[in-house]
Amino acid sequence: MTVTIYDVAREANVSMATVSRVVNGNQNVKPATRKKVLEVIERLEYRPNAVARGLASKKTTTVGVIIPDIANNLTAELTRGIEDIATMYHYNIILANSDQSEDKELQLLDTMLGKQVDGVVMMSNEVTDKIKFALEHTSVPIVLAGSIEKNHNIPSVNIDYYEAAYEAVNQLIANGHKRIAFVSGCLTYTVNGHYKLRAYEQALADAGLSTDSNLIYAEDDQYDDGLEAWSKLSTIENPPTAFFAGNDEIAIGLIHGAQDNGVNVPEQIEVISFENSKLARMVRPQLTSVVLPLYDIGAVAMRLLTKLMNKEQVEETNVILPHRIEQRQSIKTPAQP
Amino acid sequence: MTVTIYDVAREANVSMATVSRVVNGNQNVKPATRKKVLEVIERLEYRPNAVARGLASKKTTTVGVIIPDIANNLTAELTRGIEDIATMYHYNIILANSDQSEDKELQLLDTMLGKQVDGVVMMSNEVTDKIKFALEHTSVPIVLAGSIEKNHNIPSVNIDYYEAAYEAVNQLIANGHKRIAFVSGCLTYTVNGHYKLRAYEQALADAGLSTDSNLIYAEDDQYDDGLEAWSKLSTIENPPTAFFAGNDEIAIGLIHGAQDNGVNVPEQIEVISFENSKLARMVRPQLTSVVLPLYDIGAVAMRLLTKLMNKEQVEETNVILPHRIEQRQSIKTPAQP
DNA sequence: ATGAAAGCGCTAACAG
DNA sequence: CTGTTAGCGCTTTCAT
Repeated sequence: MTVTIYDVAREANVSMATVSRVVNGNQNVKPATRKKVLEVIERLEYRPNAVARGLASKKTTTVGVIIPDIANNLTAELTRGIEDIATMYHYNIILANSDQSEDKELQLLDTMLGKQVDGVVMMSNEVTDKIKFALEHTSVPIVLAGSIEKNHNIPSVNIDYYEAAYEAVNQLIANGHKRIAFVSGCLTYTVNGHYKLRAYEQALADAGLSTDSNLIYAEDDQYDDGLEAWSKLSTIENPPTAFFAGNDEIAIGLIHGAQDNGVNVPEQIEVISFENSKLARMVRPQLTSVVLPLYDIGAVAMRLLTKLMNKEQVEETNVILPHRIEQRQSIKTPAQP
Repeated sequence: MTVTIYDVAREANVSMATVSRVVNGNQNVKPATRKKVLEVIERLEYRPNAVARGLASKKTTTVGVIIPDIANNLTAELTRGIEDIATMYHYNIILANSDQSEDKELQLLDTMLGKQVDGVVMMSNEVTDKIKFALEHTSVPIVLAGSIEKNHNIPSVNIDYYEAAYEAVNQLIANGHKRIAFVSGCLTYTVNGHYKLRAYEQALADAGLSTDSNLIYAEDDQYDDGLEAWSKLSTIENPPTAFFAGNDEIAIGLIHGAQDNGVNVPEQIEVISFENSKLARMVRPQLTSVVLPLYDIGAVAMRLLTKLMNKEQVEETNVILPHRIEQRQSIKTPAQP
């Protein structure tokens, strides 16, 4: 009942090899033959079976995408970047959420490899040794998007989180703050939380400021955590006057926490964020934020993957995209020199 | 080099059929044999080739998911619901963005069917006749999630958009408003925009209010459009005192538009939204909004699809989930009776 | 330029 | 409970 390559071969009086050739755009077919075959294909509404093709050719033109949570702003943007480029190169993506669980990541990787994906792009906030080992022993290329494996043994696309965070904190320092809080999600579950924390500490140190563990809040990365962080941190002795937020939701939570208590931003406290999603403009004051180019990271990661799958030579497999800080109103305009 | 079922059969001194049986959990295998096979599988690190299995069994345990745009809040939530249930039933999903283009939808459907998906769930704000025709002539089941095909010939999961919108507008009317604006994305590109508009018009009519086309703004569905709608609508003669927003972003744009001009919400104008995403709580005042249970819609749609793929009997293929309105602060507390 | 034939790795009767 | 045997629908040499 389903029409196969054999059916069109018979109808067109050619061999299946020839049909295969025209379907795959092989040039070694006489135009007249091609035309005839094409007509039969049209008439019979023949649609090649990609599974059979995959078995025979050992290529599926599908790649696996493992991300923590598609319902999260960050990953949704990233995924869009991945998918757009995948489409451009005629790949489809199998998407799966890991919820940042090592077990799930491992298991997803396994089922995707079982499905013979031609490659995978993965986002993981914590590339454990186990994961790393698994990634290094696959038969198909893998690229990490927005995720770092310390030894740089796995292809990846990122920005310089450390440097970006350092600059962000510095801007707060430049505005005269001495008590700067760091609010982020749980470090191991947050996009490169460790880098941000290290940069934060170093920036303070370089400015001769001491790190106060009371100013570090790392629970979860939702809006409510920003709200919560505000209420915790604003009531301590010698409270912070500025906040470095790990992402936009937290930053907005912080701002609302302040405003709900009659504290003005940026007049009384200042907040800088690290994400610059569409949310950044959807608050008053709008967020000054490090821009994390998620879409681009996804797109570049996928592009890199196509090269790897294609066995092309790539000069640098650990790509660092440029970053910048979008200046808006949640911190005061930097003093002019 | 890649180890196949044949390799483990040889190593375990059994036939490939037996290996296949233990891999697939068939009970007709003597425990001792099973154990032996399992050991070899472990030792050889055998991983079944899902493509070969798919070709032989004509089942791929993957379903296609066609949505307008994964980077959009609404669809990301929906997709998470789909994916969770898919995982629960051991399906993987191939995800693709249509950007609400009929051509892309058609083409995606085609490539997914080519990849032999066992079913597809699709979200499309405008199920055109062409799409409808295509959906009705596939060999595998399809279910629409958060999308309606007028004749109800295609399985679907939704809420009663019309009724929900009617209630929302009515709440505005009950608060004494005579000039109520409707702000939504372009109707054909917005989730069930038509239903909202019709309900809006009917609610007004039922309250003896006339529809004023100047109060209807339907351009796009982003934050900026809310801002834009505010500046347009607030300057007309006899401006609206209340707004029915098609989604949360628009609602927030409207509120910010008002606040940026010194107009208080809900004291001076009231806004009701239709989505209730996490954004709804991330504004001041927080949004009163119809709750659109995207996650549930996705989950129920996928569950329905599993039944259909499984050829189970389902009593109702056009599922309507209950809806409600989450009362927050963007409109005044309804007068008590 | 075209065809014949051998798989790709697995499932699914059918025997036994 | 286990093995044999056909395919599933297509790509890919290798001939011609």
